[in-house]
Amino acid sequence: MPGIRERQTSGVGLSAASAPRRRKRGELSREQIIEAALAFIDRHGVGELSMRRLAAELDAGTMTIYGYFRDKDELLDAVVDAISRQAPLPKLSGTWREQLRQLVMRWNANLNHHPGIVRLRLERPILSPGALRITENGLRILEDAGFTPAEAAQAFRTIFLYNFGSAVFNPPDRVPEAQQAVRVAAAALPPDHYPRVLGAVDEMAEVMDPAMQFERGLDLILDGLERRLEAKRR
Amino acid sequence: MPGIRERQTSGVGLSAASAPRRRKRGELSREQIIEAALAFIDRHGVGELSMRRLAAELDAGTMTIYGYFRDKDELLDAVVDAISRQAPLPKLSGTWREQLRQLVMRWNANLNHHPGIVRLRLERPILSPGALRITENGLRILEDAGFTPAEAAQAFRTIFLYNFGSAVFNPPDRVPEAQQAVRVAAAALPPDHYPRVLGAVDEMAEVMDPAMQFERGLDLILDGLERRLEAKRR
DNA sequence: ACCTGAACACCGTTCAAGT
DNA sequence: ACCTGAACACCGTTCAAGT
Repeated sequence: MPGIRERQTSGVGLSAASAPRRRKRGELSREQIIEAALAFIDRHGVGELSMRRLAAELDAGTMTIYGYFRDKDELLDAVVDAISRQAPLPKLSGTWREQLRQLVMRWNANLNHHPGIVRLRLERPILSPGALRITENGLRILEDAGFTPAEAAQAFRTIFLYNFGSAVFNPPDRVPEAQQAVRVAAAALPPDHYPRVLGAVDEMAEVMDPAMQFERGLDLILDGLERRLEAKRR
Repeated sequence: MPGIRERQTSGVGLSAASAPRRRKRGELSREQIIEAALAFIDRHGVGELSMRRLAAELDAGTMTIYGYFRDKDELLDAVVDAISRQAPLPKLSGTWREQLRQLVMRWNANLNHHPGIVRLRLERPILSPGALRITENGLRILEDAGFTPAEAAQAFRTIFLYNFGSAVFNPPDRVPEAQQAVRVAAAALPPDHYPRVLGAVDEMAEVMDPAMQFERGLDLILDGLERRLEAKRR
């Protein structure tokens, strides 16, 4: 396991107050801890975060964090919520299709801005007010376009799952490795039984790059919605 | 952390040979270890699996496993590959749409048959021969329908991401909890700013159930493909 | 009140030794 | 050869004590 070998010698201490050696009281807050956790994750990756290391980063005793969060899960929930809240809603304009496209593209870019963080919250549904702002706008666009609330909820959930699936399985870093893995896997295949895979190795590799894939897949889903609207009108 | 409190007292020992106390040599194999890991995961959940516990289950010393797998990652890779290999390919019949539908529905059912296991393999792409059998068939159906190899690869990747997104974020157990979480989150929302969410709480809750959601979302993507084929013909 | 060291019950993995 | 106990460097969290 490679990574940080900087023993908790010095203690980095964010942009916090100038506490002399050991902080006294009220020096910390949930916000400060969340901010430190986000900074740590962006710097070292999500797998390296531990309560002990985070506390050391804050120049505090490990158990101090437990005064602000019940356990590590609660802390991670708060971190993910903070990210959703950070996402600015784009100004939406144009047809329903253009508006939905803008909303989802921005959402996806925001998820990819913190690689790996979405893997923290696979277990429980993501339903913080910050995340639901995006849902609210998605439902509005779809209902205004002519879909019923039930159809809108179903379509938005499909887009949600595609979006989060992309963020989880298509991390924006390490694209070359993923593309190389496709070529290696193809080369190891018994040639007779995989003609289409072997005939489309380059295309499969290209599509491992989220910059190439996400928008095009979204357009496919939007085409499906378009078709349904046309069927409604007819 | 709740879970298994059965100290490594007795050691269960699969359908293995009748080694007396301590096994001598060649008694174990990669296959036996994978089988034991799968059985353990299905029984206790994926979060409870540790090298120490798995070894105890096999009535072996912890380090014995390291004679067969370089580390835990390599073991988990092998477990996920074993599942892909288990998935029987359905006999495909009907139109391209019906065939693709059958293929993907079976694939999704297979993923959901081992809840949580797909979370083990988020990091590296899933490209074992077992998994690529499904890709091969998907590409064949799409190309026979009239799509180019590039279009087929792109469409199949979209379906892949939707499918794995569903398996990761929509686990088939604990549906009632997820639906309850939707209602709780909605109830906590400031009412003025979330009119569409609050007007569609039941619809949003329903769509948290993969049995309701997956097939309908797949149909939406298939509608998108249908629309593109029509545009090609025109 | 607010903070924290020591301790408990775990991890994965290296190493050197057992048979 | 094949297996494994002891040890190392970690975890999250409980508890009882420090100021």
